[in-house]
Amino acid sequence: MAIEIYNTPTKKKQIFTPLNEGKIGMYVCGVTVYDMCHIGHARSMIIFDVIARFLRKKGFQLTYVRNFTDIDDKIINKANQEGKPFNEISELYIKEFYTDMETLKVKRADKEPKATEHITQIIDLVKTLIEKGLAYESSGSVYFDVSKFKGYGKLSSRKQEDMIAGARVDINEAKDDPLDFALWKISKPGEPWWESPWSKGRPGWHIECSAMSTHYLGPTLDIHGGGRDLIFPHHENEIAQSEGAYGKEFVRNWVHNGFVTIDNEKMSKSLGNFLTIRELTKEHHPETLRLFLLSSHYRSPIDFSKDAIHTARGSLLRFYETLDRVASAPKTAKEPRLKTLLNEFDEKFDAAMCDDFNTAKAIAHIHDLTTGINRTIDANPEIADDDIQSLNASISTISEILGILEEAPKKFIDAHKRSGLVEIGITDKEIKEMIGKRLEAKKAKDFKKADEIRNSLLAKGIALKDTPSGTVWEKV
RNA sequence: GGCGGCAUAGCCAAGUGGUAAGGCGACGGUCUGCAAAAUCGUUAUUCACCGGUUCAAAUCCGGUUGCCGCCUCCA
Repeated sequence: MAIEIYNTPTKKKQIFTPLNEGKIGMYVCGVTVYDMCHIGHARSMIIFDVIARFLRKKGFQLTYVRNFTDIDDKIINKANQEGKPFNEISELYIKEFYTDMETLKVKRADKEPKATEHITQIIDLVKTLIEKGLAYESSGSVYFDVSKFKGYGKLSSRKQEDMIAGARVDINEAKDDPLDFALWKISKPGEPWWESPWSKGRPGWHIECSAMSTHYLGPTLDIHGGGRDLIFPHHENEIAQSEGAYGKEFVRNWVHNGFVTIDNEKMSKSLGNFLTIRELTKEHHPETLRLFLLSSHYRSPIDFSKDAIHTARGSLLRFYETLDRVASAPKTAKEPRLKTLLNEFDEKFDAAMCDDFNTAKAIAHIHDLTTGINRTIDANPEIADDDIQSLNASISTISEILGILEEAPKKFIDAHKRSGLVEIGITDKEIKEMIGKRLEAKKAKDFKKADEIRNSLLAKGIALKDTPSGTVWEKV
């Protein structure tokens, strides 16, 4: 099935065809490493992780490049505040980034270039832009002359006149025009610097992405991604730089993800609702976070709340419980009973992913599959070996693409049960004893006592379930 | 002030021309000592509002209202 992807400048879904058949070059704007990553970063990283996984699964030879901005005003500020060299800050947060990504099961990109390691390419690109008359040097800094690039604004659907009318751009005397942006910044005393033809200085923010993407993927990228907020000015400026320098279409398909809000408010440090990945992964299973973030379409905004995460956890548990039912079903059926269901699922799941990476729809199909399996087992618990194999194949596709359902069902269910027992102030052993006492009461037909025991546990957040194979408990 | 996006049930959320996916919640049935889980059924004659195009509109066009984002660092 053909893959359709929404393209930001055309505002339409279009059939995706890479420049070179079978090969895809994808560049995603990574993070500026000056602080811990938050749930918004998690969303972006997970979405592009899923896109990369899916494209590979579809058989494309993908080269995925995701950069680190490791030199920047914010990094310098932080370094000054803490009295440390800037690279100590950037290195620390790169390390923390990797820790978080590993927890979230976000795979590494093929190339993860850092701006500071590509100063040569950056300087070459700036030189080219000056030679072409698209950039000018002023007081040791170099600026891109926006008026010389006719396509400026095509990504973000803005006209240059409108932007000037906006007049909320800062006034910098070195610039010819407020819309012009820095390619190279002369360094102030005490700031880090690199030698260049213009000054001891450092690259502007936008230039690194143009320089590094071309270095690793060539002048035309099949896919370029990042958060919505990067559309303007960052990506608009990248287009100006790259198309200005190389005269070729820079990006065939722009992909931008929506924001995460918290209880319907934008995340910000001043509001104090800044949720770091580190805090979240302490409390929630990574698959719960992934499922939550993937349960809305990537372009839509998504609101983080206790309720929403609770729902995601419930869904995940439902999936695992069904898988566990299948695993513990007698393998005595002669004929496969899940085949049609699974074939249908495989097709629909693929179709959903091909449709602009519609993970929300894909997850709905997992729910349908779960219902179908439960229904089949309810009617008759026997399962054929063939069914197990087909199901495993479908589940491993889900795992490979979405990065969920990778755990052994029993293990996941048990871990879920045990999580939070400490806070409740009860041990596994104590619960088992209570269950034993209740069983005795039940045998003696003392249902009043049995119910008392069950209710007292429920009050603590432990629910009991009587199953054919005995009583089990779980955390509410 | 400029530009852009969004508005689907109690809540979350798919659906971009062919007659409203999925989840949570709620209610009723099966199962159970009773529950829980699972399952079955019910839960939007209707997609913010007003016009228009069309045989046909949640989907396209125009307008109104509301919310959000970007224009300064930002996933």
